[in-house]
Amino acid sequence: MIRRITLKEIANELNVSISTVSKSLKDSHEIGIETREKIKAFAKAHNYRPNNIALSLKNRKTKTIGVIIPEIVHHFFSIVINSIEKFSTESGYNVIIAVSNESFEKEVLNMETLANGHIDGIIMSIAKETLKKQDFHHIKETIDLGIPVVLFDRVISEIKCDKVIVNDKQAAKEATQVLIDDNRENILLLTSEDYVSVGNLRTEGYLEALKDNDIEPDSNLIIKVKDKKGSQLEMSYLEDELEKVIKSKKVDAILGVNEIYAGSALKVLKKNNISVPKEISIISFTDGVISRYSSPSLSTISQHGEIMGERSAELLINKLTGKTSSNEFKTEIINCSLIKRESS
Amino acid sequence: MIRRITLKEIANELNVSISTVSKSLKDSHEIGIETREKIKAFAKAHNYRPNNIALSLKNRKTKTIGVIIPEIVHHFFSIVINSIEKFSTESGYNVIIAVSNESFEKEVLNMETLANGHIDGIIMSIAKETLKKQDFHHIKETIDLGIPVVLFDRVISEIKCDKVIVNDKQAAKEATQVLIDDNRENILLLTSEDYVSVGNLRTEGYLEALKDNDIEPDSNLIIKVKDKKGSQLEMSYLEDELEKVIKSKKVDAILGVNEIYAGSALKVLKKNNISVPKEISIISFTDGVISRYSSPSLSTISQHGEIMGERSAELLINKLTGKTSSNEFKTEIINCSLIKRESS
DNA sequence: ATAATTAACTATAACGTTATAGCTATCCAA
DNA sequence: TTGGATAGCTATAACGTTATAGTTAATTAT
Repeated sequence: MIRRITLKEIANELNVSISTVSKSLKDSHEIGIETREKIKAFAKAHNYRPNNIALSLKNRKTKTIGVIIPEIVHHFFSIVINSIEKFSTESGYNVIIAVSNESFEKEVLNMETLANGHIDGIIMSIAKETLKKQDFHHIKETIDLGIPVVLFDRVISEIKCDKVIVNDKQAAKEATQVLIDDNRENILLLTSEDYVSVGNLRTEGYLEALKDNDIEPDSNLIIKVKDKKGSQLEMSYLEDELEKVIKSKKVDAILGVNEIYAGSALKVLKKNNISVPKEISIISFTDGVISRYSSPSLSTISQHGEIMGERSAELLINKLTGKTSSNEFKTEIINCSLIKRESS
Repeated sequence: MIRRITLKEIANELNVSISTVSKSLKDSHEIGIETREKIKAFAKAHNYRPNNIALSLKNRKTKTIGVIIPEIVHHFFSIVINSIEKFSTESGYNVIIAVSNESFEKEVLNMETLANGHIDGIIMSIAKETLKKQDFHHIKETIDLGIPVVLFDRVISEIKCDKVIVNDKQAAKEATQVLIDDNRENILLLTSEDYVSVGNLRTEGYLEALKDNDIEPDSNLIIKVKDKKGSQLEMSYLEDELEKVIKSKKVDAILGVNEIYAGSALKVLKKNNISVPKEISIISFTDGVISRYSSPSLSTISQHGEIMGERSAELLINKLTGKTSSNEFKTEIINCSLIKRESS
């Protein structure tokens, strides 16, 4: 085991001062060319690497970005992280991951740890429980400490910071319109509970499209999936409710706010021998792996996770490097796009 | 914006020395109870938090674990990360993520960055390109620096460190036997190229099962999927090859080394109106979201990513905390289990 | 010849901690 | 009444850097 060599050790070995070594390695003209070269050669031979922690302490920046997400085993979030990681690395930043697991408490804890620690800024998407509680003190405190925060996807207007969102409402409206244009007027909506900001926006878009086409919304055709911890229960709730509805009501299309919901719906329809898209056509949000490999494959609304991640990282890094002022905030809106597959 | 208060500032405010403040906050009996309480109250009121970077510098440990994985948008790896994150957080460690994207160069770069920086140890799964090149100098150098490394899933015997693997060969053998017991003897294997350690082991298991049952292996029934960067090409290669084989040869079962391969196979079979599992039954590795939501759902071999992540984190943290000696290495083997669904 | 300039280095402080050793009253024992 | 113990505090060094402000000795200008 070879411990990493320090400036001090090099200085001692070569009988010069630490300053001389430091300056030589920075190729400072204050140091004579001969000494400089000798020191550089020695450092190279001993594979000298500056100690980044010492640098972090000195410079008061860590070149690390913290990311807090509700879940990691999730197509959309993993795409976003991947993209954040990619962009950040290119700009010389590391990425540290924290998972809130949709829990308020864990999110607060994560923020605390990150904010005391090794990060310069935070990119996050808010946990469902936090949205429900409407308690955002931890985020505000972090911002007050001068740590820039960028919110993506699940955001709240109450917090002043950079944000990256998707035109959820518009996309849901357009998708609904596509279904209506296909002469389907009994459109069932599979959505999440009201406090989830994006689910809510998508519901609004759905309702607006109906209204524009003078279709009376039917509350029986809106299933708000209760989320229990442990998705098994969540899905069986969805399946039971859906089965009830399709047995009692005419349904000729389904709009799902995510692909898990749509995938589960597909199972229910198959079990009941309803053909997709002939009898019921489906469009869902989240362009993930389920949509591509299910059969029929699902038409989905892509939220362009890569772009979201990239923009979030860009906004944050611009703040960190002082490219943008620390008290002006932008909200970037990414346009969704509908990817047509077999289910519609 | 409120900057975080430091010991020095508290000391100045209360007209005591920095040492007194430090000791008071640690509740040292060297300091009189009155002073101590006063200081603690002041610190609390000003929301004092120790600067972790200063601590890292002092203690020469960062309480952070680096994880290098080939991909993040990948069910298995995201499960493992999730589990590493969970276990590490519980033990007071942060997790920093780096993605090699299956590239050797990026993996080396990632290692360099992590090893110079803010981490105490590394958990990694080796990139395909690295396996192909057989160049592991970066891993060895990191270990030589006294940074403990734990390898999981894709490992190599050449490196001396803790490892966590799955009994790939045995699992593939057993799955093959299940198919044979179902009177299917023309089993097609969808595997990766030889240099991928796990693919190779699974192929071996498949061949061994055939041998045990006196079935002559047929090289036409083994498709080694060429991986191109950009999985689109990779999949179309698989689909073309598979289509050729099923048209020219009798095939009554398929064993896939991962669920993407199996999912793609399912598409090909559907396109050719071959019923699953009646005409061809399928078993695949990787118990992910495709397997559950495809139809028919896929029987899969679960590699228990959560357990892998947990064990990896545990092994690493034991090294970091000195619970296990730094020159004795363990290889933990996780048993796969076959999850039977509709495809077999 | 002497002051001013410059080249080539070094010392010091600082980033925020903590551990070790050191200091100064006060108190008790002999 | 003096020396040792103790309580309660402080000074210092160290972790590994870098920036600022010195310090020499040699060189140049006048």
